Amino acid sequence: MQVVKSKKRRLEIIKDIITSQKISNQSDMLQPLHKAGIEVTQATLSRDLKYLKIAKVPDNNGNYIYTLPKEDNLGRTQQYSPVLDVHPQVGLGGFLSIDFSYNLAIIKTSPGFAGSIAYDIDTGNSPEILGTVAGDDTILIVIGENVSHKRAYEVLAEYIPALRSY
Amino acid sequence: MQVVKSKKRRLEIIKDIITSQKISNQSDMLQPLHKAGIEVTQATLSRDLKYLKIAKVPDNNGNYIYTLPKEDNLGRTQQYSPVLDVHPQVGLGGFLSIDFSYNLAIIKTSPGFAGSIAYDIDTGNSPEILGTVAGDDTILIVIGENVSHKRAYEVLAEYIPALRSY
DNA sequence: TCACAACTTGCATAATTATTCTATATGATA
DNA sequence: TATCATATAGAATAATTATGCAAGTTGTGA
Repeated sequence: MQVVKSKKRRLEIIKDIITSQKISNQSDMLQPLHKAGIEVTQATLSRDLKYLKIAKVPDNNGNYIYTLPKEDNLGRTQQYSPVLDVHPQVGLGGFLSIDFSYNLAIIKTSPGFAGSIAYDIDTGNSPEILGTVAGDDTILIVIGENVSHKRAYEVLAEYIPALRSY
Repeated sequence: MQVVKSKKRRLEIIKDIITSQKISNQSDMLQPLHKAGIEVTQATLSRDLKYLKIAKVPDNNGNYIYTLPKEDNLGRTQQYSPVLDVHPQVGLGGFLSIDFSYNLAIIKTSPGFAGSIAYDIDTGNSPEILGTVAGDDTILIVIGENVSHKRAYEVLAEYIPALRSY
């Protein structure tokens, strides 16, 4: 999907710009983006900033500066959860299937695997995933209101290797 | 020093309002200020917010909320924690955070606390709350059909003291 | 393939926020 | 008290940001 790909890249670049220089309004951010080969309008940038939860904060010098939320800077070095050698069912880590329904996702696993997968998802603290409840072979996942199924899938794929090969 | 005195008071009240309710734009803040006996224009409020370093931050529900800077802003670039439905803070009783998604709420707790909190909610028999499912550190709450998030929050606050301070 | 749903984005503009300009007031100092 | 520097805040407006709408795209399923 071409569009999404470039959007992902754009969001990454926006985060880079935010963290590496002092941007005090959205127009000023269009220039660095242009240098990075990205052409968007202020409207799109406004939406991106909202999506990334980037805020315009008064600084100590009487100006305003856009800053990332705390979590994105600190934690969140997307580490993939190690699953493979711990369990049988090599290659899938117990994962069997995933389905979405509105703001819910249901993951089916081999018996006994739900808890550990749910744990990985929970400890990832992804803002898109509000939380999980796990039984023995089923995980109920509650997704945030403005998160698409596709986005939720991408996030979950960070924690479930089997999803990445789909 | 009449003017300064009332300004100081106003700034305190603004901080109170910011921490106790969800304000998403400056106009909306003029009403609570009025109730507190303070009459100012949006222009002055804008200056006050800048002075207090209060920022308008995108939250998890597709809205914007004004928030105070984190306490540790004693120096450099300030970081804002993203606005959850409620900030996880030094919550007592094991409570960590709450988020809403349509007819569901997810409460995160310290490990082992989910059950007891869920028990309190369940035994409260509030008609707005249909039921809960609790794991070890997560509670899934199903909310009735015509119950707003705000209303649900109020009801839950009856059982979760930590919610009442927001 | 076709129809339909979901996503993305620009344009235009609405909505919101910041600031300039001005007036008034306060505090300090001689 | 007179004078000056500083502070405060409203009105108007500039500047900035958010969003409704429409168009184009992509994904999905019959």
